[in-house]
Amino acid sequence: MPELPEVETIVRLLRPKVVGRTVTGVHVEWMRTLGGVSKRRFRAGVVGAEVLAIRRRAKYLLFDLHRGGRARVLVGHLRMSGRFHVVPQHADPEPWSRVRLDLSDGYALVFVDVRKFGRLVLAKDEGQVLPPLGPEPLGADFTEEWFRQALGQRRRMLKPLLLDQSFLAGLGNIYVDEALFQSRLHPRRRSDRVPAARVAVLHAAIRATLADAIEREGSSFDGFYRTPEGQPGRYQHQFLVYGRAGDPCRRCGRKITKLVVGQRGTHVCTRCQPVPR
DNA sequence: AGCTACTCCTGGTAGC
DNA sequence: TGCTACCAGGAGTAGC
Repeated sequence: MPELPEVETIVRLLRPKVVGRTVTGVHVEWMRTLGGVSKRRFRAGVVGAEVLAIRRRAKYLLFDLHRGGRARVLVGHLRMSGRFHVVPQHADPEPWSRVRLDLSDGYALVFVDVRKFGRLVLAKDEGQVLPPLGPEPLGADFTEEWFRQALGQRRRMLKPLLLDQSFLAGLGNIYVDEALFQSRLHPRRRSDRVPAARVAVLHAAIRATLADAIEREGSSFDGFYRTPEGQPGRYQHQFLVYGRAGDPCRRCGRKITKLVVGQRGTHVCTRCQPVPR
């Protein structure tokens, strides 16, 4: 599923195809994708606007728009199955297309989303749309010291806490499982019971995992995530635990176990990540 | 505060 | 073979 590395990859690859173009028309095929904004308001805010920049915050894509001295932002979230494609306007329609923006260079930016959970919301500024978000794990705010204190102030299981976007923004199911395995921490371990030395390992593992995954353009394994080029990512070949239930642990050889933690499918090596208490 | 359950969706697949 | 039932999951929300 698209997490921080996938969204970052998409943003980087969209920029040269979209920034500097003007939106010449819109087609909305699934209203709920607009997140409560009416088709009329969406069209009025977007058509004629130039895309000045594309940014990422957590798992959100932010398209900065500008028209007639007025700034707007399109806030996109891919959720489970969203994708952005850039295709010639007269190409065959994309299957599962939900919203299409025609661009001034003859191409179209298409928001494709099989499961319809994704959103593309128009707002005056992103503060109106974005929920409270924790620090960026690859940013300067995410220091080891902040992390140690923040974990100590909570008494939650590590996995649900790391998935909580208001605590730390950008991790999802895959990269949490990978980072916890690398740190030899069980996902059910209580956040305030992780020794400082192990917090340092987890902090480094989170950053290294995300950076490595960005370098490999994210993870693809079920046909959902593709880059705007239509290419799969390559980080799935690096998975140590995710999706490897029944396969041998690459560290110790024991079979990887799948369990449910906080309603999420979770992959662990029970020897490398001993169950707490 | 933190947990669980439910909702939104559909394609893929396990099971019969 | 063909059908049905269930599952995956990010995040918002409600209830305990």
